[in-house]
Amino acid sequence: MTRDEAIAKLAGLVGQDLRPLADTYRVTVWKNGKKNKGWAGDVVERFLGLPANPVQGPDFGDWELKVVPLRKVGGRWQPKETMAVTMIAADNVAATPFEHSHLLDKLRSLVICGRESVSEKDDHARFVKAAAFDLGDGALYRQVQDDYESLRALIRHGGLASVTGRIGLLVQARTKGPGHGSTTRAFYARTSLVARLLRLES
DNA sequence: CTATGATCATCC
DNA sequence: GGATGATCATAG
Repeated sequence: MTRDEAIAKLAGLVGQDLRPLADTYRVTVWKNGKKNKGWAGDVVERFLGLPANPVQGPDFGDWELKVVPLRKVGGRWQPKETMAVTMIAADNVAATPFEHSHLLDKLRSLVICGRESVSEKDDHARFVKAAAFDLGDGALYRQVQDDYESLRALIRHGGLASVTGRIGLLVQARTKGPGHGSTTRAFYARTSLVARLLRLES
């Protein structure tokens, strides 16, 4: 499926509640009182016909699908959270300039979707919008590159453990994983970047 | 166990 | 109230 085809298909999802779709696609939302935090993303993937897979790389060959929670603030939508982009493998990042990084792979061409977030319970979650995004080669590209190279320099000198979530204007590195003392980290897009990806301004 | 999908919970 | 660090379900 091409990116345009996906966007066209997702347009038919706008305004619909994702929650009942979770049941039709048999996506777990709650289990033993715990939430499956990625349920909305899983539902949209199934909707597009993508089976679940944990491969590090673009989901559809040359573009990446993301779903982010949105909140309505003063009549306009805003990202509720930062967005996880991809895992950091310290050795790989240390040896890889931005031009060849997984981070650029994921950001250069993506389909980003917004869904409403009413409460932690997620009784319902309307699909708000889908947008295509290309990083291009302008100021935004350079700022993301700056952030990446800052993190990369830090990893090279102090190791992955020296990285904290404070680094980076648009992209940061934070812990991610199964939890319970995990030390793995991932790149996250800060909310300001998410807003630009989704074109929430204007 | 670690990757995917992400959001939760706590601290400042 | 936002940022930082921790965590959940599932698949391979």
